[in-house]
Amino acid sequence: MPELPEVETVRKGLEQQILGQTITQVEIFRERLIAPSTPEAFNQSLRGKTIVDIRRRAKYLIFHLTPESYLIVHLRMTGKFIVTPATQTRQPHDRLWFHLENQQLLIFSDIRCFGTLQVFSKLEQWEKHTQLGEEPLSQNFNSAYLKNCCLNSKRPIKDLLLDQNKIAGIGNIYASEILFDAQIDPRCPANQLSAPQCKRIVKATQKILKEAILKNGTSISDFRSVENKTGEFQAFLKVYGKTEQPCVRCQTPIQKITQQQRSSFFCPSCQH
DNA sequence: AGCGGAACCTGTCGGC
DNA sequence: TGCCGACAGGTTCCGC
Repeated sequence: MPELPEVETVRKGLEQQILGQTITQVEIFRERLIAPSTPEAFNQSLRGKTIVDIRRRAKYLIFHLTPESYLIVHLRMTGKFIVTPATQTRQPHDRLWFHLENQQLLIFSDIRCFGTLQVFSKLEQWEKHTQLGEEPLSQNFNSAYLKNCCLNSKRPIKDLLLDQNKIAGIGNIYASEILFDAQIDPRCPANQLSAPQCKRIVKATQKILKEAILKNGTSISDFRSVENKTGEFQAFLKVYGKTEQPCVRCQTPIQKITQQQRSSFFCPSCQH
């Protein structure tokens, strides 16, 4: 489900609703999501802690707590956060309930149970064992950096854009949209890209992700913000899911192919 | 290095 | 109507 713009949308929603709140108790209905921790240890590490900051790194949410610790959450495909009054009855996909001091409930709901939640006492502990590439909206992600990533790689550029160790935060929808905007064939081997092409990809990445954040993300099926609203960026998608629809640039039907076991959409005529 | 395949889960949709 | 396979915004591991 969520790529960088969706996670950022969730982050902003959480920031508005639960910043400054203290966790009084955690109920865990699906232990796998907190593995390798246990319900006892997880609860112990969060009870009595106050949420002082909520950040995003790539597709991860980082809850900064005091006394010092960090709750790191990845929503994977279908994870979502919901804030409700504590009187809420349990819903089928609720996997964790964080009881808050102000009688509200922070619910982690996840249909497919791929999401992960972990607590670290030091942020460096997490950073050390998670090798993440550059943030695509940071200054470090520029054409020189991308060109360097591409230099010795024959992988299709679409794969490389999805490689979180190189560029952290782009997912399957935005990879297709970015390459369409940059007019690059998703199958193009990375090491065949010219400097101007790399530059176009960087520009397109910044443009598409920023625009998607402004529109609160994309809701193809079930993405919802913390406020339970859908994103609006799906109205602006130009190729993702548009098989056989005419290209907005040249009218050629959009084509769907499979790369790395995932769907890619592109215009076979104006992406080279 | 890079590919294909499978696994982790659950739900939905289209075809027969 | 009902069953069955394909597919879904992500990541990781395994074998070749």
